[in-house]
Amino acid sequence: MPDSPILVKRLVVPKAADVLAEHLRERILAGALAEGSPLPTERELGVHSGLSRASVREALRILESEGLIQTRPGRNGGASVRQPTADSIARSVGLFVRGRRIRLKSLLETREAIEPAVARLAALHRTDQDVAALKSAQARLKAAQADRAAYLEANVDWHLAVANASHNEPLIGFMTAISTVIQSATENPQLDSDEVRGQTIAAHERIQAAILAGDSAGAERRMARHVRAYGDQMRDLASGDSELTG
Amino acid sequence: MPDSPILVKRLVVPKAADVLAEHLRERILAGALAEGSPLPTERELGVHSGLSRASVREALRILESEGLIQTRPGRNGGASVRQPTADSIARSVGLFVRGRRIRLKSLLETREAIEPAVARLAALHRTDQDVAALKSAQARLKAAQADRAAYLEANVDWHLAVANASHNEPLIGFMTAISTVIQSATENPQLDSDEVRGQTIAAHERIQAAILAGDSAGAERRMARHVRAYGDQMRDLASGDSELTG
DNA sequence: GCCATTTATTGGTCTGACAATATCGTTTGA
DNA sequence: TCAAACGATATTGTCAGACCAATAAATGGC
Repeated sequence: MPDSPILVKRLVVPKAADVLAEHLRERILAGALAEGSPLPTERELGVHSGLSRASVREALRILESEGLIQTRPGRNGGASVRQPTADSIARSVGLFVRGRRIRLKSLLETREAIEPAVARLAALHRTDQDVAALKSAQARLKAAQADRAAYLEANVDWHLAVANASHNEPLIGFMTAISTVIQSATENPQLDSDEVRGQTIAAHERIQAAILAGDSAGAERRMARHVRAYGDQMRDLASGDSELTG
Repeated sequence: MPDSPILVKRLVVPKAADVLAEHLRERILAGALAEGSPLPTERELGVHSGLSRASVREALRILESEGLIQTRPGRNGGASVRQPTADSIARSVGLFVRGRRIRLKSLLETREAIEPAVARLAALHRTDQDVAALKSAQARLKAAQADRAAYLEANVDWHLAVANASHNEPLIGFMTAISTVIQSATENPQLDSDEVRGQTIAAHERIQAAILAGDSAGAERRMARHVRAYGDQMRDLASGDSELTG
């Protein structure tokens, strides 16, 4: 048989687990499987797909790490469908930030780029529920001035309440991601003196008032000022160079 | 033995694969394993960890789907370390968008919220290389007006070139994510008539000039106008309701 | 020295088994 | 009658071992 110079291009051989994962992923994302509905058992999947249980399990691990399924052991256990949440984005951004050694400086810049627009949308789209969540977080912030951990948590909650009030799901995901990471970076106790806390609470009040009033321009401007001021203080103290430790 | 009312809380039993994945993940993210460096073979990992090869493989599948390793078959194959990229974020955002049925309307809103700030940072931080990439994409955009696929690709490339010029990695990740998704949603041929294409090219020219000149305020303003105008056109045509099909 | 062939190493897959866990059904006792 | 205890059962979790497939390294002939 005379051999032609090139018969086929470099061909990829997909792994069995990847093929099955891809198949199930499409079915889940297409909505063919409703949230919470159970997948067949591992053995059934194996029989139907013609793969071994080991390969089926590898496929399920992939989908699980993508946040598309959840598995429970025991009778009536098995994999059930989950739709991805903002937390899935936050997790992947978290890996990105740690793996690439993103500087705190960059994250503050990211927040300064995004959050004013988020506040603007929050002023336009907030509901009564959103307002209640904002007020609750702000109240906890005020109450927790003594307790460092509770303070930081309430602070993140307030910022996420603003994000939620925007009713823009991708933005909620992005803000969840960077707020969580920035907060975990704020381990330096210098970074929240009583003075800073007072300023933060006052700034929140002003922003919140604008959101309540539906004043989108005001909310955007005040949020821009708030996150810029906060960033400036961190940049002064952390000398801009600090890296987020693993 | 007298039984106290509660001895232990509901305790979670971590899976072997999760524990191993967690361990390796920490080592990778902490930088103990440099990019490209090989992990031990599956069999070695099994011996050292005391787990079976099946469990080791499940752990590796998890890390692989997180973008932290890559595996190759054959002699001298095996898993090697990868640091996550913007694409990892894009993938997880893609799942989020499809799974949660995010409307095109929301994605346009997200872009309108983020990209002006990205353009502002690009004007502040662009390098000569960034400028060259911008010009190249814009040239391809002009040249490809006849070829629909090439046009859309060049368009995304230009927007990503702007994002890259910001030199803010999280923003690059976010923009990669939403640009890709929005482009794939732009299947409706109505959405890029010759007129729209002309307007797009002209807008890019203006934005690019501002970025070149280091005019951050101008770049931000012009980008805001561009993405808003583009969004308005899509909203008109798509009647705001369209969902990104799986 | 170069090229074809063989060999070794490594991931990819399968099979079958047993352990751990959670639910269901039944029995038993008050 | 009801509820608590207990055993049966379904399902994931884990393991051990084998063989296949792909790839790179070692070998040998010219």
